[in-house]
Amino acid sequence: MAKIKSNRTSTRKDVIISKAAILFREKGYSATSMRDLAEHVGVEAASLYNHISSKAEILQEICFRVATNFMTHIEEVEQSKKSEIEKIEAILRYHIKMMIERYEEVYVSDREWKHLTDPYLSNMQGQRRAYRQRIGKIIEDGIQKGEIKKIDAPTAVLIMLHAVSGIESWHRSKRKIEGDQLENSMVEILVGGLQKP
Amino acid sequence: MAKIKSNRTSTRKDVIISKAAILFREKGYSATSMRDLAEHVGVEAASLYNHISSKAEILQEICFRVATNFMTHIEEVEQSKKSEIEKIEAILRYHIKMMIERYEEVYVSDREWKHLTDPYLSNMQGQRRAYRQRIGKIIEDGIQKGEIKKIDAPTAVLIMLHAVSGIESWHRSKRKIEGDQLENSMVEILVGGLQKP
DNA sequence: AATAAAAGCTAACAATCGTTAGGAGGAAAT
DNA sequence: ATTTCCTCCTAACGATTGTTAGCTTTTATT
Repeated sequence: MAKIKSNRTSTRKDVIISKAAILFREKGYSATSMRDLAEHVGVEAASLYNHISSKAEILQEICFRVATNFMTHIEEVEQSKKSEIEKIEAILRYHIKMMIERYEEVYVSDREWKHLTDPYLSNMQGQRRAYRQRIGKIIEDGIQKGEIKKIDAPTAVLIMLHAVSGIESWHRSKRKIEGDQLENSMVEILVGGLQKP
Repeated sequence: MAKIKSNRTSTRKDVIISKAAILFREKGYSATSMRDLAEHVGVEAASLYNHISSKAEILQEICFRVATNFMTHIEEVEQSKKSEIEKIEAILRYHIKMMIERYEEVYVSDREWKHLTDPYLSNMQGQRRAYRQRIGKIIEDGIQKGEIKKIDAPTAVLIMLHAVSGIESWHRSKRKIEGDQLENSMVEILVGGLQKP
């Protein structure tokens, strides 16, 4: 018998979920089988069901944990006394940090949420839309205050959020560049643009 | 009996592939079944195999058609007499146009290529890496000529390419903004940045 | 009108899927 | 020492997966 390792800080369920996040990222939710997951956890497939109620529940946990994190953070930023461009930069930096430090979950949450089923699917769609609109609002405020160029705010949001998900390639290639450096480069390019002034 | 419609320009195989692209985008490659696809084509699942040899082949066709398109285009751009920043802009505009006009294929090619199997998987990984490096080279040339800011070129490539895939949300939301406008906004933001000079 | 080729059908295959039932072994609580 | 709970196991279920075989029907060619 091979029990799932459990320290004080992480329950057996947490172990399953974090292993699942790795597999979901590598192969996608649908292409990952419960027997696959079980093997990586070191247990038979049926044993997983002592800790989770379904495969769908695992995806739900991953997606909503991440979504809650971002929602909490954007609220803090909104209530801070930063300028609008600083708020955008703070949000950007948070996304990059999350993508670097909690790569698996964040990536899965971003790419696999479509496989949620309905009460959760609608909820997630709503949260994502709301999140984008809140960033859009900050950008529009920034434009009105003259801090930010007169650009199409929803397009800017879309670029910001998707640019960050490119960190995936960074994770794969493991170039010499450090995480902090990556963060600064990304912020510089997105905030400052490519062209020399 | 319901035969697959075929005009002069598109074979039955093409019809299957383009329907498959729609489904692969909506639900992902793994979550799309051959019976699913058959239903949307208007035929029984087994009948598909008179036109294609496997599910995998469909994904291969989609991915390599798109990859070839981008490869051909970047070669044209490289050999043109544009400045480096203009080359980057041309590549960017091509990506945006492709993402708008041939959404399904391009999106699937970008997100589902991981499900290719091995001679094709390695080939695609190689092509993607080569493509990124060629863009990176243009950026580095641009930096050396003083046209482009001193930024980390691979990071800039990563941002460019992933920003474009954000057009997905544009497709879904169908905002009032037109394709041309979207293209211009994206180029302006990526080339010029958010911040007011 | 006869024939060949193309494209459809039904039925079925082996494999794999998520999940459940029922029981065994070990740890914690009594 | 006995009971209770937790975790794991084996075995199996019904459903679905991609695909093949064999036959029929439609379309194209002669």
